[in-house]
Amino acid sequence: MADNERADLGAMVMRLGRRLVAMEQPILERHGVTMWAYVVLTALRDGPARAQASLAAAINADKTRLIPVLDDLQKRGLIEREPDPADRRVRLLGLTPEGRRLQQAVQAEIRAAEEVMLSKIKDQAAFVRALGELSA
Amino acid sequence: MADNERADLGAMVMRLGRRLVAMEQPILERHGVTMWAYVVLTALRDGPARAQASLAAAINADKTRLIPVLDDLQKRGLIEREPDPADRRVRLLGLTPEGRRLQQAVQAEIRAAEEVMLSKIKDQAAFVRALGELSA
DNA sequence: GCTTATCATCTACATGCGCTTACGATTCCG
DNA sequence: CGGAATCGTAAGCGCATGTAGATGATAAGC
Repeated sequence: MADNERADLGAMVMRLGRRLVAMEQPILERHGVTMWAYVVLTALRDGPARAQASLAAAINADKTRLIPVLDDLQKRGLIEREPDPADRRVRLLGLTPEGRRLQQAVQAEIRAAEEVMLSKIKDQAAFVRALGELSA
Repeated sequence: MADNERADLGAMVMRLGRRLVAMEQPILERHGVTMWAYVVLTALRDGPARAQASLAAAINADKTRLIPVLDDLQKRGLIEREPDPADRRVRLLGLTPEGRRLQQAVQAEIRAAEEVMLSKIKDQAAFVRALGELSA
């Protein structure tokens, strides 16, 4: 297929996205976390505790939709939620050791599955780097 | 960032997907077509006329959701819909010259915007090829 | 000190979509 | 020939999500 005959990037990216979701879903279920929960744990993995509003913006989530996800993670001891002493309107979120462990376990399995998928192509590192640049 | 510190493929692909949709939306609006309409026109661009059920499967759409999209495209003279003489249960869909023209005009603009986006990376052809292989 | 704004939370509405069921017309199969 | 299946279409249910508005607590600004 000539270059001008390839599919739209959008079409290819959407198909790949669906495939990745299908790949991740069993891993997430095995660990008992939803996709949103995993996204939250991953976002909280690095850096210091952060506010709910800041987290919602970072992961492109509606803040009102985040409330029950955070409630559940907190209840399961995976995150902690504390008022910011500097501004008691704000709740600061951080991972507990258990939350960090779970996030790392899930991510390790996702990585392994990604490696299998990526093994279909050559120059995997270049592809991933380019994907990172385009999605930054 | 080391390899084991990169974001999940899923996260990067979802972000790229949102970016591509945001890029395409104004182009589609300018031409007065919805995303689904454009997907249909593109799917019908090549090959002979095809059945509605076959089209729905090809573009990953619910066949009952496709009815109004096809109704509108037909009404606007962009596709034609005719009973298959070999099996009158089936309606065969094809592009009209006008539909083909519109699809090509939209796709040309999308391609141009994609080129701008891709210009951020090196080895663009390799990236697109790899993306094609992973999403096939 | 009072007004405005922000944070988190709750509730509700609207939209899109996956899925299911049902129907009439038509075809297939035993 | 009759029953089962398919196609396209219509209608509806349920879920997910974006969005808006309201609330109490708290903070900022004049």
